[in-house]
Amino acid sequence: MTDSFADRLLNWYDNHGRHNLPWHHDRNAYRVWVSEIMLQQTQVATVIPYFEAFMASFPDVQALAAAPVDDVLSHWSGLGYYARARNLHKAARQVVDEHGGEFPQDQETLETLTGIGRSTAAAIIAQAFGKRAAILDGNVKRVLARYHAVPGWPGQTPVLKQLWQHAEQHTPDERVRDYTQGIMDLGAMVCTRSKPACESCPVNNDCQAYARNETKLYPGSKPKKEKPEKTTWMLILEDNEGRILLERRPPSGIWGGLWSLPELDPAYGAEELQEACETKLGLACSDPQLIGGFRHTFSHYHLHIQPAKLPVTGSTKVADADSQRWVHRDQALTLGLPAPTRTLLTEPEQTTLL
DNA sequence: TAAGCGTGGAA
DNA sequence: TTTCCAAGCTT
Repeated sequence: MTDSFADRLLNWYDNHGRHNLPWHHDRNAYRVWVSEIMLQQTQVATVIPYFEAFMASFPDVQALAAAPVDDVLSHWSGLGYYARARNLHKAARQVVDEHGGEFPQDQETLETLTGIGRSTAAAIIAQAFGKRAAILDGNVKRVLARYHAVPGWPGQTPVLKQLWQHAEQHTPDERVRDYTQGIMDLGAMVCTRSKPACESCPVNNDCQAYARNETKLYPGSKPKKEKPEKTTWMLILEDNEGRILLERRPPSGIWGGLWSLPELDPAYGAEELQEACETKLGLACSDPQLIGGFRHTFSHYHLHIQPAKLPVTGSTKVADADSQRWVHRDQALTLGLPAPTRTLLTEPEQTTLL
């Protein structure tokens, strides 16, 4: 017996789905893979320009594997979750070195590639190879949680397990590529987070949440937690040639592996900043000029960023190295920079940020 | 098992 | 202005 859910979904997809996204053209495993990684926790509209630029620079897995990781990170600048870029680069080398430049076509081997988990592996199998595999992204979770009235927050393991079971159950043997795209499109275009268009849904007839008029209850919401407040100094250290010091951040943690303005512990206080630059960075600076500040919110905490501009008076004891560079502003912007650093380097400084 | 990891759109 | 959360994965 065929699953009518899949049949109705496919029919809807043919008439209303998205058929012209950039990664739908010249479809191959590499392009599908890159798009899937970029789309993790990131909306389609945000990804499109990044995908186009990335493909222009790294047209195939060999080009990506051969590129310096800094080039990959600079293409990721502003996209967020930068571990995705480092993992992408590492996985490209895995494909070239361990798989002869060809993507594995089975779920288990795909998941050995860094950054590819269960859902991404399934998406590649379905979209690139047209073979049966069940995906479970945010869209599918929402559709299935409503359709089956699955209670609870999908972040909880038992809830997630149930959703995977439903996902497996509905995935058809034929037209998996279209089904996979279709159920994501349904979640993105009809079964939306707020105000779903249930009247135009192809499966509203037996949607449990719709029947109970309780779409709002599904999927269950994440338990909210208080976000801690943190504070940091971000230093604009400018030498007499108008160059700015950038530091490479540690490979793990926030903005891992990216270049950013140097940070100092807020415990130093504004009046101690000058001395801290001397002791911590070996730089002779004049009085710090505080240029406002702003709050940057992350998933798990709020960060108060206090920018301070300090003209460097003496010679720069910091040597050019892999971890520290003096660069002009426009040069800096070609490096991989996190959003706040980009903001501080592109906003006119008379602009009050706070 | 749960926390950590970014950014921007939407409400 | 604040909160939620989007084509999740790693540790």
